[in-house]
Amino acid sequence: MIRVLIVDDHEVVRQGLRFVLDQEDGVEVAGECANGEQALALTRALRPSVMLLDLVMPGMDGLDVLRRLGDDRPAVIVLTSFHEDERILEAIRLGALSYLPKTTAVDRVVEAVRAAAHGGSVLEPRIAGLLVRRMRGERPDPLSVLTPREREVLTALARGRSNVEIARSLSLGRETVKTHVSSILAKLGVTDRTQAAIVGLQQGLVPLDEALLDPDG
Amino acid sequence: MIRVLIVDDHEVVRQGLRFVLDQEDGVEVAGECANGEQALALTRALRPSVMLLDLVMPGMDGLDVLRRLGDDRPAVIVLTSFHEDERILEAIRLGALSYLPKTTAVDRVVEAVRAAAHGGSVLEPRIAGLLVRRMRGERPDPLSVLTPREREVLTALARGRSNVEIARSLSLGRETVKTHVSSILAKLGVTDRTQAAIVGLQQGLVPLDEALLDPDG
DNA sequence: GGGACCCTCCCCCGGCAGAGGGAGGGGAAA
DNA sequence: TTTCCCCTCCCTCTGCCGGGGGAGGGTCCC
Repeated sequence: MIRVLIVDDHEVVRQGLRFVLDQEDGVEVAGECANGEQALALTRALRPSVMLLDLVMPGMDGLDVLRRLGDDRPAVIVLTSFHEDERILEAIRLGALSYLPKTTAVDRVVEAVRAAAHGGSVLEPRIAGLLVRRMRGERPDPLSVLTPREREVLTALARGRSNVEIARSLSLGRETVKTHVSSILAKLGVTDRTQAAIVGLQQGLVPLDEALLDPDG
Repeated sequence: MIRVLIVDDHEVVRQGLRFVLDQEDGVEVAGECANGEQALALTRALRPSVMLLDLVMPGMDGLDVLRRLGDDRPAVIVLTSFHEDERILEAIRLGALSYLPKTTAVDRVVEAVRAAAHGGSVLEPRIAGLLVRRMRGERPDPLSVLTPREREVLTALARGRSNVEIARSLSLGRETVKTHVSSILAKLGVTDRTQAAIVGLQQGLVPLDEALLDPDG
């Protein structure tokens, strides 16, 4: 009997998972909870064999839970709507067996639970590809091709600054900033500064909320 | 009998909602689907009285669905994990009765469905507060000063498109787009298109993940 | 020392961006 | 009807943006 612990702050999702898993033979939902602290406590108390873990939760999030699980841990399946590559890789690095977006078909979830019970992994093609590329040493992070200086310039760019403003704030010549911007555009494969700014924001170089604020503020 | 259509690209969520609603007296799930196109088709075919609508979906998203629903529309409850204020307000502006984060307790969802059948609203305190403050004019919605056309242009802007591309996609003259962009800059109090794009992204006009994706979004 | 890469700055040049002004048509409200 | 706003398009003009070169100085490594 595979005993599953569901950790998700969305009650709807918990209900859905419980509903689906309860219909499966050889699988039972041992418990569920809505935050990281409870997840650790319930793991100790219930000793589930599999944990379905949401990454995005208030307070202690999924990555924190993965960090604090002891050696005698359940097989962890990360199930979240969060798509940032770095978080996916971090979760896998921290011992997650499977990583499934919440858009996954329920059959795949069941499949992942059964696989996890035997130490197996179920990965979405995109994430599998990510791992393969990473294994090959390729960089999924588009920003990793940038030099430190270029990253600085892109940061300013993502804040909505003009070349002259960037030049002033970095104590550079206007021409120098132009050079950096040009190579940033080439490296990121975009056509103008606005698109580059969007990439910078997507990669979290600047929190979206702070994008237009003053650098000091 | 309240007939509900569930629109969500997450199968787990659909199952959860169906499970919960099927247990309620006087409520039945008329159908479910995973994208905006199907939502419109099923609305015509099934004539549900209530629609539970996810905002974030591939292809036509929830806001598009709201825009394209005819006058004879079901009561729409927006149920999503997306918290951007502007998208919330835009959804309400477009006729959504209730707006519930997916973290909502299932009882509240049921409550919202029953309320919606009578034209009532169930709002989270935070969102209610947002509406009240907005009503008081405390934090004027930066996008509310824009005309519909300008908002369309800003959306394209936030996707990183150039004036020519915007002109082509909206079937306009390049000059017209320039006019719109100029008034957008003036109204938003920013100096260039990149800053305008950032405002658009901050206000949730375009989900950050989709900002650089294909032309016909 | 030579190579590779980074950072810095320079030139020319085409082109889009953005400011400013003008103008016609249409719809809604006074 | 008049007025006002929105949408559409046109023109000029300034200037920044971005492409394509080139070039000197710095470090690090072979």
